[in-house]
Amino acid sequence: MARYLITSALPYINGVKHLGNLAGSMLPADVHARFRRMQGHEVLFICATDEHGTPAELAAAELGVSPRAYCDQFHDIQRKAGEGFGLSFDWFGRTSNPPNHRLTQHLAEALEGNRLLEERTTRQVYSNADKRFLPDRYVEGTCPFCFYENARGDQCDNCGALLDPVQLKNPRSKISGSSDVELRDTAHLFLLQSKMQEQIRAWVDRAEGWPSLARSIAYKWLDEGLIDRSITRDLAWGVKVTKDGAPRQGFDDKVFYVWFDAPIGYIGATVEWAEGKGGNWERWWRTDKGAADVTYVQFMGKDNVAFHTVSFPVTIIGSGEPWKLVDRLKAFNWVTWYGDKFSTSQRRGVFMDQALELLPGDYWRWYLMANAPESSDAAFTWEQFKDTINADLANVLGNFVNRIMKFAETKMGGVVPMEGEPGPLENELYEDLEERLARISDFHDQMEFRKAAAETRSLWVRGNEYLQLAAPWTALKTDPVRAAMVVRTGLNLCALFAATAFPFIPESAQAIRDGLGLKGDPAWPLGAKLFELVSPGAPIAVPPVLFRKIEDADVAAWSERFGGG
RNA sequence: GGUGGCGUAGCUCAGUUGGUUAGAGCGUGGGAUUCAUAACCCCAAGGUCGGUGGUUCAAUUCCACCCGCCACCA
Repeated sequence: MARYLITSALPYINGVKHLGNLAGSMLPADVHARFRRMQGHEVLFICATDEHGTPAELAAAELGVSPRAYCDQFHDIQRKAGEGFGLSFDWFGRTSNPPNHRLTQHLAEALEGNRLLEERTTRQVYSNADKRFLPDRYVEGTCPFCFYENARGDQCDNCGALLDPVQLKNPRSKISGSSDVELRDTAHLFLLQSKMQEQIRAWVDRAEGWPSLARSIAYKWLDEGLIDRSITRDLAWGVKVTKDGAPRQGFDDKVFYVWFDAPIGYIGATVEWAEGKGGNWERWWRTDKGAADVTYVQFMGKDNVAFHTVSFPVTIIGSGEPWKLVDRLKAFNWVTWYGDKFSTSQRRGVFMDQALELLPGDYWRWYLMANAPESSDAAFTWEQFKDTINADLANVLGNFVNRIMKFAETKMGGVVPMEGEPGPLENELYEDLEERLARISDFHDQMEFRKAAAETRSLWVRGNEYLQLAAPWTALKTDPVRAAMVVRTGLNLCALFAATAFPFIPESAQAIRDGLGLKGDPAWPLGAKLFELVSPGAPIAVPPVLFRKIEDADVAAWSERFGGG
């Protein structure tokens, strides 16, 4: 038995997440966590909302509520959406909660103690009307290169030039629209990443269990040279800047940059878990306090790889303290909407809460994992969604369970038949199943989700094939003992299918197990027990149809409502 | 603009450390069956592996350039 610490990239608080966010980190992390638990390993699965930063502050202001109230509301919405999809977090925390504040301040002070933090004065755009410094993206003005009038402070959308806000002509605040702005000196804390260059490179050199993509991204940043960057911002909403445990002089109106405190939220949420459930968080995060044998697995979108392989490691390695570092890492591309990006404003795409209004979480879970954006962006289309659900879930899995269980109910007295011994057909099936299970296990172990799903489906197909060859409906007329054997085998297959389905579609798997009278959570099936999953003589109850088919009319209605098509 | 990724059957994707007939699922066509959600099972058709050039006895697989799409650029 091993120990796995699993984290999903933290969803930002700003609104409900869409299916791409779900598919790119939270869902695969959940599938993996469930698989590891089934294997009997000790798993701690942690996630949280990432709540600080300018977008949250501005979104709250637009609604006329405090950032705290805004975050309270959306944390709750996101937590409920996650529950609706069966995400089995051991804790779903918040970066705005006290543990993360304490840890962020602690790590910053540790970095300062190691001479890795430095105060520097920079010139930034200050808005007199808004009485605040403006982040790059909230300064607009005329591009100095192409004279486009609505260039943003970080980049000109017209000519693509990368800009510094001080370069803009006629700068104005995007918040108030006021052009009463000026340049002011302001102090910020810089993290001296350049000093950590060699240590980080040595760590990356030693890292195993990363995909080549993650490695090359990390090396690219290292080859270009890590540069010192500001880790504070002129905002009110965030983690206050301290020195020696007291407010830091001159930083009253500043907080840590969201990208500094967000990944620390992985640890902060684990502390929340420990406080809430009485666990020991240091046993998972401090290698001097029991975490040395933990395998830490991170899930994230591709855009986050650099932060997880370089930026965050700078923070925790630079602290000089024995924190647990990532061991294995899985990155995803995006799910796209008919090949384009998801877009709220254009009413394009499906968001987590809306998806659950249409169909139960399992339908989405299966589709998103069977078509996971692993090697490149993956397009979501209603047509493909319909085909995948109907073929894989309704026809192959759902119908198998239904056909054999109904047969057992009507022809075998509603119990697991006791008679008969395995014949050549069963022996062949048995060998085949063992091989397939090993392959599925291997794909889960490698976190190859598409392949794991495809192989799982193929296992279900094998069950239908067996039933077709064994034909209990024929055997019933000529050899009832043989028919009993086949039905018992079929019911064992149901239990096996429920187990293999469990990481992907836990609710449906549970429904199958309930029908078979199986208690508790399923364990990952092992060869010797394949045909002993259900007890001869045990009563069974046919579950309601597991998956309804998606009709053309559904596709038409959903396309109308959500766009696409 | 720079860097990286991708471009393989109608659709979604595997694969090829260069080597006889390039694979899967869906969709399509045919067959078989009737236990089941008109489901399942079997068979078949279908691809000059983005384009051009190069290296090689041999390239879809290596190299160069080009085209298209995507991501990142602190």
